[in-house]
Amino acid sequence: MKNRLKVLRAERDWSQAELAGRLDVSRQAVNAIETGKHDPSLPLAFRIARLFGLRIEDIFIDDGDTP
Amino acid sequence: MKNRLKVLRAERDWSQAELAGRLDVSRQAVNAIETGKHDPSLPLAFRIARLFGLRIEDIFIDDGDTP
DNA sequence: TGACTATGTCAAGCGCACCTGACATTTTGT
DNA sequence: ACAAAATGTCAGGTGCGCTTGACATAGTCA
Repeated sequence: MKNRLKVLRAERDWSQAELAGRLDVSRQAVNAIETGKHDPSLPLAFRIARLFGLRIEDIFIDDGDTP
Repeated sequence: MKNRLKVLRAERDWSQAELAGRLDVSRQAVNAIETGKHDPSLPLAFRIARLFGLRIEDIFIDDGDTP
């Protein structure tokens, strides 16, 4: 599962800490998602999509590596 | 987080077991999601959306009870 | 009536999502 | 060059998503 978080964050010139604050999660959680260490929960994915005004499918790319 | 799984399943006349098979998860996992006991992971949400040919936002409704 | 299907639910266990706190490294700005 | 900010990462802990296996209940059908 890839994602465009880093780009969307850069477009707004936000730090990982600032994004974390807006999403109400820890900075480490944002970092782990950006660096592909784990996928967000569905509720967090909804918060992310709402924050950026996009659909979940426009931010997260299911690479289907879950056979 | 509410969802329309039960309706979508009924439209296709699938049992929970059959849906579980198509999603490659356990029947109990499908039941727990339908009955609101827990939310699916993001990868599973993608599989569900792809199976029904819909967007995640068209199946799962974020009621924002995660402040 | 008795077999079969569908649904709901419980228990125990595993792995991941997320947490706090801490530290090292890289980048930025004066 | 130096300080501050940003990023990456580790350790230890909590809770949830999902598993297998089992059982109870209700509905359908020969």
